[in-house]
Amino acid sequence: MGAMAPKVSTAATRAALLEAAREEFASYGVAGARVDRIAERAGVNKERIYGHFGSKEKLFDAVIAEALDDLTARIALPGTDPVDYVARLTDYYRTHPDLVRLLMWEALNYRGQDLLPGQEDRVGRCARKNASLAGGMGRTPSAETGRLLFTLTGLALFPSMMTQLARIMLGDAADDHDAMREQVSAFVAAALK
Amino acid sequence: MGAMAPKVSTAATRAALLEAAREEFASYGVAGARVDRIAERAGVNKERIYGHFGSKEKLFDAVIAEALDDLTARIALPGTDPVDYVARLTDYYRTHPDLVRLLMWEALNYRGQDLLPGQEDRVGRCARKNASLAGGMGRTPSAETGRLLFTLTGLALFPSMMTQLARIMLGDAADDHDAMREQVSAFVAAALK
DNA sequence: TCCGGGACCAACTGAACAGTTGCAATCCAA
DNA sequence: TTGGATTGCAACTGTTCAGTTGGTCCCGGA
Repeated sequence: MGAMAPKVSTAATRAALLEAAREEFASYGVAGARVDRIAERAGVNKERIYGHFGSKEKLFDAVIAEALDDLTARIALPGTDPVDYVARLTDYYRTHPDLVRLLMWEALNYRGQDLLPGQEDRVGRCARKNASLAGGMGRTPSAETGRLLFTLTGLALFPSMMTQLARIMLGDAADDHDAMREQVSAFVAAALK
Repeated sequence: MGAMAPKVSTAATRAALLEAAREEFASYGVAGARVDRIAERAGVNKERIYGHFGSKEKLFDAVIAEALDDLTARIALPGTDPVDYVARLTDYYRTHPDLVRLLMWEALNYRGQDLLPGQEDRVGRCARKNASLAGGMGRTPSAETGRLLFTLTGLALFPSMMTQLARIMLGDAADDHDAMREQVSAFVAAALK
């Protein structure tokens, strides 16, 4: 029983909603996002959001999941060169400000101490990164290498998270992304020497 | 003409509103915050918010300004020991999660390229920190020392911003704040050697 | 003692919003 | 071809929310 083959347009509608939702959530967050605006941007009726995703919050979760899949698909593991890893990650975040904002909204939204269900895949991904980083440095994965991975992630993410602070601290020099990336890379290289 | 001496309770009402608003905004952000809830928490009529601050957004600005004043009053300048500065800053942020969340909401809220009016004091504060850091290292303030200051700020802030990511990456080891602070300090020390 | 003005508040208002409903069009399996 | 199920939609609903209004109370000055 049941529909084996869904409508052709179903997938397209869903994808259009996800894309429109990504923009809307990145701009305004969960509380500030407007369901009507998402539907309008997607050129789709509002009710379809509830048909496909159930609620505004679940749509947000779907957007986050998709963005994270994209990130892991596009960024290689730390591997043998942590310095290069930070540089690549820095560039990726800088060129994907929507993703950065989504991560921030998410961090603010789910502030609980415990992990949400369905995040096991993220734990696994991070464990793999940790293993890759440790292996590249000729060490075994540990809390210490984990903290290093966390620190490197922070160094790459922070400039894209706090662009306003960068402008306040650096003035027009905040626009010199190359200089920032090089200086951060040099910082990491010196620290790991 | 004009009230020379405002009512005694006026200042108390205002302070109660600011404190209630700080909690509410830290929890829910500007869009998610509820004016009625702030008034209730403060034990004050909602209308007083508009009498004192004019609007929800302006109340948010007042909360931010107060929190930043508090931060600069309590944290000494980088001075001669950048490593110690990062450690102190890390502790301050970790023990003031509301401030960290406010900074994040603010960063997400004002995403414009240009500085908002009335942020000249922040620019001045950062310039002073930059001068202090550069002086402590026997150098003159420059874009390079500014970027270093920015990086150090990031290292201190990031663990308190992304506690959920820390939990995902580190598991229970995320609770070991001392280890994190020490490892970050060592990282900075090695980088600046 | 009376007056003017500011602090304060309960109740109100109009708009915005998340989510729903009832129905038409479409598709696929038999 | 037909029938059951699914996509899609316009209009609707009940609620929630930021901001307002009209009035009372209290204080300090004359």
